[in-house]
This record gives sequence, C-alpha cells and structure tokens, in this order.
Amino acid sequence: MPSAPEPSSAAPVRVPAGTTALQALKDAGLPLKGPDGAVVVRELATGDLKDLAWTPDADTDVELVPAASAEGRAVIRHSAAHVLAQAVQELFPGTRLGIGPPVENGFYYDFDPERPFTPEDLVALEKKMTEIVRAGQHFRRREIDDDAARAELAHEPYKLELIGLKGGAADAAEGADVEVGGAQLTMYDNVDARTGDPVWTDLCRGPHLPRTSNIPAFALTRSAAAYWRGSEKNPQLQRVYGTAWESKDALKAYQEQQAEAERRDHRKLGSELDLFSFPDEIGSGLVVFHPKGGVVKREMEDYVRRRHIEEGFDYVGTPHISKAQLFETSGHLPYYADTMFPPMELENAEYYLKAMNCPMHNLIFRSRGRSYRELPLRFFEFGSVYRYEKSGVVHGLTRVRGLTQDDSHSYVTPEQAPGEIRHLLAFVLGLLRDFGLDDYYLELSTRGESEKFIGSDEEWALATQVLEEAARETGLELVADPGGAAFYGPKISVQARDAIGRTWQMSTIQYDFNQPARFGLEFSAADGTRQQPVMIHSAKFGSLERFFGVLTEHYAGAFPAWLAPVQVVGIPITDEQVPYLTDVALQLRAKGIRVEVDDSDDRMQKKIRTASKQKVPFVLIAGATDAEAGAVSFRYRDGSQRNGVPVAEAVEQVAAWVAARHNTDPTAEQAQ
RNA sequence: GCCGCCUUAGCUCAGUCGGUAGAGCGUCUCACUCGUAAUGAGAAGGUCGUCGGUUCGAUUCCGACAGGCGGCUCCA
Repeated sequence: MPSAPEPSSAAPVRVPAGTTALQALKDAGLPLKGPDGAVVVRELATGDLKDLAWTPDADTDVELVPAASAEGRAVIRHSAAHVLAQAVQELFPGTRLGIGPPVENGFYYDFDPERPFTPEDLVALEKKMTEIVRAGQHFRRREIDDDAARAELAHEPYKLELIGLKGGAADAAEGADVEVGGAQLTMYDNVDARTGDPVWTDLCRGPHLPRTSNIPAFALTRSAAAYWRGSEKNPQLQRVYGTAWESKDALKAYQEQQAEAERRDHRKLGSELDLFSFPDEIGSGLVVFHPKGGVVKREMEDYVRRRHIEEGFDYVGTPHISKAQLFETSGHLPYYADTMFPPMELENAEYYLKAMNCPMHNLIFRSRGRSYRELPLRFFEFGSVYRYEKSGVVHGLTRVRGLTQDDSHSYVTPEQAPGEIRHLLAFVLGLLRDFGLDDYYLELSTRGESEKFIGSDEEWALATQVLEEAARETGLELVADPGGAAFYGPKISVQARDAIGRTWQMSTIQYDFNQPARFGLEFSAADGTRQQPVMIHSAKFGSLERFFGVLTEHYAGAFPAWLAPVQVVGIPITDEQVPYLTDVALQLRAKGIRVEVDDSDDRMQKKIRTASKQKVPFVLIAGATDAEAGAVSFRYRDGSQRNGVPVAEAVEQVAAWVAARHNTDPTAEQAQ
C-alpha cells in the first residue's frame, strides 16, 4: 500500500463570514497545492467537509484537509468519478448515470450504456478524462429542491430513484449517500473555465475539488457489471473502476503494488512452481496437488496436527458424506441446501456430501456418556468438505468447491468457555506466527437483523460478551462486524496482513450454544445432574487450500526452507563432481532434507538460474577445488554465497536451519 | 447464478479479411565440461476447448455447452 506520510494536522483556521474557505487558508499561508495542500476543509463545529469555495454566513473555524489523507484522497477520487461520468456521457451520449463513489484505493461509477464498455472504450475514456482534467473546469455547488431536481434529472431514471430514497440513503446502496446523503439535495455543475458555461451536471452531495485540474493523478483500471443498488434482483449496470491519488508518485506506487500482487498470484506461481492444478476433467474449483505442492501441504498438515495434539486436541476422523437427517438436526440444511452439492439417492435415503464437520463431531461426543471430568473435550481433524460455490465465485485456491478444513470443536462447560476461547485465540495466533504471519487484527462478528439467526437474545448477548472479552485481552485491534455471524452464534476472526499489506481472513472461533441443544448433547456434572455443554468451533487456517494460496502469495513462492518443496539443489561445476555431490545429497537426505542434484547437461550457470527460478533456498555448488577440500559452496536465495564450507558443517547448517523453522531466508551473513 | 471478455504445442503468446498453423521457453538427442541467473546444433510435440450450424471448404463466421479471467451477488 503506498503510504504517503500523513501530514501533521494544521492548526484551526478562522474563516470570516462572507469569505471563502480558500481565501482564509491563503491568508493563513497554508499550502493549497501538492500532497500537503488543501483539497477541502473540515468545519470543526460539525465535522463536515466543505468545498474550498464554501463561504460561511458567520465566522467559522475549519481545518485543512490535505490531499494526502484518507479523506483528501476520497475527495480526489470522488471528483475523478465525476470526470469519468462526464467523459462517458460525452463519448457515449444517452448513457444513464448510476452512482459514483470513492472506494478503497480508487473510485467507480455505474452506468447504463447502450452496450457494455470494451477495453478500447476505457482507453478512449481515459483520454477524454485527461482532456477534461486539463480544461480545468470548476466544480460549482448548487442547492436544489426535490421537485426541481426531479425536473432537471427527468432523463436520469436512476438518479430519480435516488432522490426518492433521500434520507434513507444509507439503506439505498453502498455509496449512494455520496449522491443524496443530506436533507438538502445539491447539484454539482462542471463549468467551463473560460466561458463560465455549465458543461456537465451531476446530482451530488460533494464536496469536490475546486477544479478538475486539481486531480493530480488518475487511471482507469477495469470495467465490470454490477447490480443496481447491489441487489441481484435489479438490472445490471456497467461499472468502470479507476484509481486516483494525491501525486503521480503515489499513483505509481499503487500501480507497482498491483503489479507486485500480480507477480505473487498463487494461481500463476502454482503452475510455474508445479505445485497444483485444477484439471477441467475433475471440475471447477477442485484442486489436485502435484508432488511439490504435496510437500508443502504435508508439511503444513504435519505441523498443524502435531501442534493440535500438543494443545490437548484429540485427532478424529469422519466420512465425506452423510444422510440428510444429520444436517437437518444440525440446522444447516435449511440454510445452506443451495450451496451444498445436491443429494444422492440410495437405499431410500438421501446422502449429502458434507459441507461442515461439526455435526459428525457432535456424534462422536454423543457416542457414549460424557463426564464433566473429560471437559474440555477437543476434537480435531482435517475434514474434507464440499461446497457448491456459484460458478462466478470460484477463484484459485482461495475459493474452491472441495476443501480441507483444519477444523476443531471444543466441548466445554459454560464456565470453561471463556478460558477455552482464550486458549484457542493464543493457539491460533501462535500457529499463524509459526507460518510467518505475525501482523493481524481481530474482527467480532455479531448477530444481525436477519431471520437466519437462531437462539435467544440472552444467549447471543452472553456468547458475544465472552468472545469480546477474550478478544480484548489479546490487546490486538478489534473491529466490529455487525450481522456477520454464523446463524448459530457469534465469532471472532483473525485477519492477517501479508507481506505486501493485504489482509486475509484466517482463523475463526465461534461460540455455539445451538448445536449442543439440537443434538441433545449432555455430560454428567459433579453433582450428578445432566448438563448441556457449550461448543466452540475453531478453524486455524479455515481451509488448508486457501492458506496454501495465502502463504504462496505472502512468500511470493519463495517458501521458508522448512516448507520448501526442494530445500537444496546440488550443482556440479562439471560432470566430474556429480558423484561427489550425490554423496553430499545422501548425507543431507539422512537428515530428512529434500535435496536434488542437478545432473542435467545444462551449463552450471543455467543450473543456477533454474534453481533460482524454482526459488530453492539452498544451492550447493561443488567444483574440483571444493571436492578436493571436502567442501561445498553455498549460494543462497538472495544471491549471496559462502565458499569452501566443509561438507559436515554444510549439512549441519542446512539441517539446523530447517529444523528451526525459520521463516526468513537464509543468507551468507545469517549462516555465519 | 448474473454481465463482459477470453480459450491456438507442457507454459507464455503470434497468426489465418474462411483454403487444416508459427515463435520463445520447456522436453528429447548430440556436441561442449565450463566457478555463481540463459553454450550451440538438431528433433519431437497441435483433430486451434467441446458439440452443433452456415459454407464447396471452419481454427477463423454463428449458436449452445465446458473451463478460465474481471466484477456483482453470495460465503456455515
């Protein structure tokens, strides 16, 4: 993420009655250009952002909102969206306007055109936008009453609909409040810099930059369809996405980050590094792991299984399919039947591929009487689940139809629940750290208005409180996610930031008081009564496949040595050293190291290039000099080298580095 | 599921205004035996995603389907 330094917030400025904010800033000697320059001001009394042309009726204190700030960028992007819409209506007359808000890293504008936009159209639009920006049109605010707006916008059906929604705009559509957020409707006219004639107009709440030429840097990125007001029941509009920044440098930094994300794309690296594929013959969203991907997957599984057992989990196993009744009991089927694979009929019963493991774990719990002495009872497995994801959403390893959950369920007394949640949180954070993800925040997903949430208000309140307390104790940032809970209970999720600053939802911990009741789970308490346990779901990586994808992108395919499919490649200077290196390889293999000797008839430089492209952490080179000395020469992934290392020492170093599970790259310096 | 775009050799991509295709990398063979990111030469490899239509003739035009990409919607 390009991070321009946040400018220090300027001291308040008084705008005298009848003076423009711009003039007041000028008089105060504050910057009006560049990343630190004002794009709008904030009225201190109300917190509202105002155009620089704003002229208060009474003396008013404001502060400068610089271009290089979250709000400043939003204003730039919003203004850029207007320029886009103007360009569209110039090049494609008759195109109807939807909404055009700023979003994270950019903006979009929705249109109802005669025909969808092509990539060539985007090029032409960007050119037209550049012309409009160069022309330096003024954004002029104009208040308007509802009837006048309806008359003026008679040819814009979507805008008319927004006027009708005014006030309730928060529910209208995400982004709609930028058009009709306030009680007073306003129009923004773009007026010609020389003649003062309006050339384009849009219903808009504002605020905007003073002039189109104040947009420092922008680019259009893509076009795609989007449902009007976000509902699939509504017609689809054509959405054009763009990005805009406070400076050309910031735009460039953003574009470079996008390019870096593309280079790290796990789908691309997956085939380049021969890790996995999605054969058409099997079906969309169903992955096969190749031997090299299989190594990474197995290392992940082995480590995660070991850690679970160390943390008091019992490893269990359950089948991939079940009779329908099980998912009716659990309550999943009524909610998720359409995202489960359709049932198979046999022996007068319907069988479903399972989409979740918890019902089966509940049956293990219920397989015999349970005592309070057994609790917390923790079941864990790598459960294969299948979900019929809609065809448009399947995406690499991050959204598949067949996945492996590292799924566990803790059965506890209500009193034990807070302690167990703390235990699980500490465990999952530790696990993520072990894999090199050490920057995260937590999200608390709670019950929403929808009918889907089952259970009493009291139960939800209690469960939410227990989760929230445990989350707060970690000291991590906690973000609220109202309405984001599963139907049966609230959850904490861990959002991890990767090496290039993107966040991924990883682990989830869910407090479930519903399923124990539905399954009639009970245990004998100390006083001899039968009581109902609380069930706590937790997934550490969520899906092994998805975590594989995230790790691939986090490390850009250069996995830490302990996970790397091939940890060492031996490269002989000439064929003469092949037997010598083969012997070194045997010594490494005896230590459990995955090692290959490149005995192809490529030249040695080519072999180094090949090993580099395969992102092998240790390259061991041996020529006649090394062989005579009983040594090898290291070449590390960063290109650094250590020559003439005695074989025994080299083997020990590699083995120690792998055993330590370092997530950083070995280098000549670190190996000293 | 919806909208748009895409599908040519293992990979990345040219190309054919309708007359059955080409490069680079990779693979294989041969020569070379070389000290830290590409040695040279040669060869093999494609029913141009699948099915149907139009046509004397379809990889090319049209349609359906499958798969992929970008979004939307959804995400236990």
